[in-house]
Amino acid sequence: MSETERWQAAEQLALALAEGGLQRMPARALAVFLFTGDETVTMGEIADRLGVSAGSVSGAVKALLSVGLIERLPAPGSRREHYRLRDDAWSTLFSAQNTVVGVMLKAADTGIAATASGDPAHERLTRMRDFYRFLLGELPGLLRRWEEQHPPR
Amino acid sequence: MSETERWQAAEQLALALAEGGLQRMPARALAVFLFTGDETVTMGEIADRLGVSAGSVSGAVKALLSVGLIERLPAPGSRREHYRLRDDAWSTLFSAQNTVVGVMLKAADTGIAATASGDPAHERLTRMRDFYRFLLGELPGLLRRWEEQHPPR
DNA sequence: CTAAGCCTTCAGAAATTTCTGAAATTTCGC
DNA sequence: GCGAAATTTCAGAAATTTCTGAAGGCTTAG
Repeated sequence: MSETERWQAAEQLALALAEGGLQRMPARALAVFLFTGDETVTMGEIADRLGVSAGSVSGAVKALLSVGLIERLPAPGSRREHYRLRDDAWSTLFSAQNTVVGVMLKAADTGIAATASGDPAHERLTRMRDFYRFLLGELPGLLRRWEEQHPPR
Repeated sequence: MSETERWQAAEQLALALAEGGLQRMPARALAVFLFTGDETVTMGEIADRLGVSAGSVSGAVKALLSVGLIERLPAPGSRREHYRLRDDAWSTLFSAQNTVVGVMLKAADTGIAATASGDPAHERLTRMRDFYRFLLGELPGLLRRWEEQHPPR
């Protein structure tokens, strides 16, 4: 279990995160937050680890903050800002990815309004709407069950 | 409810689909499959509707076929191939988007194997694995409930 | 108050993705 | 079989996304 192996696994995870919709640099940064042996991380450490510019890290951290995957810690008297992965990061990420569900539902409604009943398109769009309506109804319960089974520490 | 409105709604939906991970051209093509007033569509009709090259349509249709969102119909004596949206397109699309869940789970396991217990990273990765394990367990039941409520015609 | 270090911003470079156009291939009616 | 029409393929063009590097602003220690 070498350090090399550890960071290979980290980069591999970054690729999976990128598949899942995150942009490349935020994904790689998130992997650092996961795999670091420290409790918190600074921007400088991320830049060193990934071998990328400070500007890239700034943008990536900003993106991760905005979706609630990481949090800035009350500064412990240091000049550098410290960040860490949030406990609820995974359910947050899952929810963010399902924001699309709401958009799809709305798009379906618009389409239904723009077609006459009897038009094949009207039926297709109705079926689509029903599916996303169903999903939107199920997802909150899903996340609630998760939190019940695994309460934050 | 003009034709213009209808196809504006279609392009709007294509954007939502692109947000959801589909590539631009397959997304636009899928919107045509949804919004067309006919039961089936040919590649030529898609190309005309979208004003794009036959090559682009060929690639897009191939992509939609490979993920199971549309199907080729037994040729009704025409020279052109006819395609249509599949009944189970939406649950298929949802499943495809959740393929990532399995990849994430595997990545987490790799990371756990590459870190020692006691290492903060080990704990984070374990929590991550638990979440995706939970999701992977819940998704099949979710789709089963959908199919029970809305059996294919 | 000053200086040093950290972070942000943004214009431009680089890399990647996406689309087209035309040639090659396949298919189907005749 | 033959020929016309449709489809596939793929190299290169175009567009988009992503990263860097440097300048400027902000914060904190002294």
